[in-house]
Amino acid sequence: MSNLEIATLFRNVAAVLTIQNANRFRIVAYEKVADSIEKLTSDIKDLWKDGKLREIPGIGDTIASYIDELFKTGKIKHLEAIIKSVSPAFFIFLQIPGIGPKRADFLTSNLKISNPKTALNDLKKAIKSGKISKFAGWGEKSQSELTKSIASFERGHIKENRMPLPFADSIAMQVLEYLKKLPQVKQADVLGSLRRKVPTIGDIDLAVATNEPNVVIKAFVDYPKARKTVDQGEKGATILLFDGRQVDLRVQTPKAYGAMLQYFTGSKLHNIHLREFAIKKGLSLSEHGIKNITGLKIKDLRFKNFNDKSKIYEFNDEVKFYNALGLDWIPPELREDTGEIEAALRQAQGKQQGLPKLVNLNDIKGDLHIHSNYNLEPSHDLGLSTLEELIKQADLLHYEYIGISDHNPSISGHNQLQVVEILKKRREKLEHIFTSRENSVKNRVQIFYMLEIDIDPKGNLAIPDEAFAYIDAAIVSIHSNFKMNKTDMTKRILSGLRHAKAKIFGHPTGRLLGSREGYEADWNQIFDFCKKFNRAVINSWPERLDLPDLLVREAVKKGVKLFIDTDSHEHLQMFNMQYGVSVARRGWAENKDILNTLSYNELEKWMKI
DNA sequence: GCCGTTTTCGGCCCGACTGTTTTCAGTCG
Repeated sequence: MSNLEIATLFRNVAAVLTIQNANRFRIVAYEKVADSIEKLTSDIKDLWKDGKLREIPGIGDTIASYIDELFKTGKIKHLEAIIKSVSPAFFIFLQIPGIGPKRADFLTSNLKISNPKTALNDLKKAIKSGKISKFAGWGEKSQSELTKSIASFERGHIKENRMPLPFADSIAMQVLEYLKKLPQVKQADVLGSLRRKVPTIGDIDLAVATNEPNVVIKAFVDYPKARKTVDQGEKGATILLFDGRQVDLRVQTPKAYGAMLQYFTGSKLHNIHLREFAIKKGLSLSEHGIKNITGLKIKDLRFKNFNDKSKIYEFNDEVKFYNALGLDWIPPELREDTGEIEAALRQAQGKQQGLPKLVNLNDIKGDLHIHSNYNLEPSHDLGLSTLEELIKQADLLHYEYIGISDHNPSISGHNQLQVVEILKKRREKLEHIFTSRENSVKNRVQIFYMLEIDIDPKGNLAIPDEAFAYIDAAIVSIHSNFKMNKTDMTKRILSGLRHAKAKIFGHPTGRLLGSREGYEADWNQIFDFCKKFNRAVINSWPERLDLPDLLVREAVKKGVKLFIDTDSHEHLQMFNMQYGVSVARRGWAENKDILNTLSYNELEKWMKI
């Protein structure tokens, strides 16, 4: 079972428990664990194999034992019984927007609908025949809303339709630009998962600081690319764009905007944890500010004048909001409830193991995974840009160096001698171009002559030993036979990394967001090897963002060094560095963990270790 | 069912929006 399937199972259990009037905190526990599993960036089965289930927030003894049972026997007896206690149609209705557990139960029982295959049609018939209008609480509006929701569900709109981060980024920027043109908008920001730089985004969340919310909300629902208004109130609105993407807007006054930023950035689990943390101090948090619910003097916090019980204390910026709770400000990328609140507390108290000093885009001094258009008859796609274009772009980005890492010449088309000859020629040609550049001050970018080399299924590299004389270092990657078992794949990778010049493991898990799961490998072993022999990993191609953030965090914990490289095949793609940096930040990486924050001289030394 | 700067027991986030409500329940994020 996949992460999503397991999350759905727990969510369904929570729904059934809801109609059975179970302890509501038990229900919430199932919902929380579903959220938590859904958002994992590695396969829960791998975590189970590694004995790491209990590290997932929301998994305690009971649920860990359920998951153990699931992977050992294929099912969870106790939960299956719960699921079977309701009509199968119940779970169909649950997926309709606007229908929760109570209404789904009401409809299945009162209309006696049980067959999941015909459930939607049965429901539609019941509306048409006027059966539903006889029930108390089901007025005209409810019925017409239900009809619309069923239709939208049938068109597939309910389905999770997550988009890659850069894609969501560009949509959000357009809407923001539109809103910022309004004179009533004092400040406008992208929040939610987009601000936390989650690799795939569901809805786009925006917030605006304004003293005239009505004008802003009206303008928002009138956005030219909006197809329909889903929700609209005094505090915000939700629209659906023509491409089916949902955009949420929340408005707040400028003087209370800090609390809104905090609230709307999430994550949900971070916010719940933060509010629980606050409530133990007698404080209640919301998007409007902080309330002192007891009215007692708060002693151990930086802001001590919180005594008025009837007042909501407002914060114009987010830093003050966190500080008021006795915490240091937490960077959005860390807000996933994986220990960041505790770290912020330790830091505020001047203790060890505070928040990491996260790597910034400005700290990056070069990009080593770039494909040029030099044709060495490669096994995979050629780059589109010339060396000159790449250097110019690197200079624009204020880089000190770039690595030209074309794919190796294809094995099938060449014998070993030819491969050596091709690489020798490439080195000469690139060196010639590099040294004969216009001698202007601008052209100060240095070059590493590299290669991206396939690791074949047996673990061999795709160029002969003699050919390594013509490269400074290599990125080695998997481009074929992704479906090997974990043991063999791990051996293959380690074998590929064994060559002294194989310094970087490229797009390490092989995942393609939304289309291909990564291959299985023993990351403990790989990281240990990398640590011991000075090898490094990472990639920021938007559809890969690979290593995933959870693995980045493990690598960082183990002291493994990382590169953030773009795998650009065209000079403009070098801008994608920001997305790689965001993954590294979500993995708690600091400058010391990232090798391309080193200067050219330092990195050149590292290459030779 | 989870979890721990006060705790292994006894707590558990908070508000917006909607419909059909005269005060609230259900759903959502």
